[in-house]
This record gives sequence, C-alpha cells and structure tokens, in this order.
Amino acid sequence: MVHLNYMGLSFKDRVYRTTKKIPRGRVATYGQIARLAGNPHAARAVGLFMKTNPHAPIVPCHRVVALNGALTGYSAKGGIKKKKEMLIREGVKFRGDRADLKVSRWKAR
DNA sequence: AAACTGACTTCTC
DNA sequence: GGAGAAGCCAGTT
Repeated sequence: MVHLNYMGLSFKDRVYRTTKKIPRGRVATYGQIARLAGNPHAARAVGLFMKTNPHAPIVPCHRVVALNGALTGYSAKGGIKKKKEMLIREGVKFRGDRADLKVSRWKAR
C-alpha cells in the first residue's frame, strides 16, 4: 500500500487544503497540487475538484493554472478572462494569456 | 450501474 | 526536443 491518508483526509480534501494555502499573488499548477497531495498523476482529478468544488469561496481555485501558465478553465462567471484579471489584480504577472510562472509560481514545500 | 469525459501531467520513444 | 500513450479521481450521462 499506499501510504496512509494524511490526517484521515481523502485525496480530495488534501487537494482543497493545499489549494487553500496558496498565498495571494501566487499561482500553483494542477500537477503541483496533485503532487503535494500525494498523487503526481492526479492533476486531472484536481481540475475536476476545482470544477465541482464545494468550497468555492474557501478554495481560491482561480489561483490554479496549467503547467504552462495557461488558464484552462474557470467555472465561476466571467470565465477565463475574469480569472486572469483577478490574478493580475493580486499581483500575478502575465505574459500574454499565460501566467508568468517564473515569477508567480507558488513555491511550497 | 457501467462507461464516458474532463479545469492535466508525466513518462517513454 | 517533439509526439504519443498512460495514469489519476470523480462527476455526468
């Protein structure tokens, strides 16, 4: 087996918890979150969690972007566009339509 | 209830 | 280094 569930939390909860820790003005990638949560290949699942996220205001899902910095989705209204504006407003640097991960990538560990 | 689909990433050739 | 396949979890159909 697999390693035990962290604090009895399901993978899903770990993802949410990790996402919540993303500081303002920073962005994280799906894969990064998945990795921190324990499943390096569950990036897709992470995206799904955001999509159906039951903690909309609690989990800053707008701070989650694709590996290349592209904003691949946003369920709330305004869509990608709005998400981008929000991030910019938080201080995240953008390079065209993609977040500048070089500068704004959340470095957790 | 089973199969498909999706806000993705990593590994291999 | 570009292209293809595999892998992950849960919501929808």
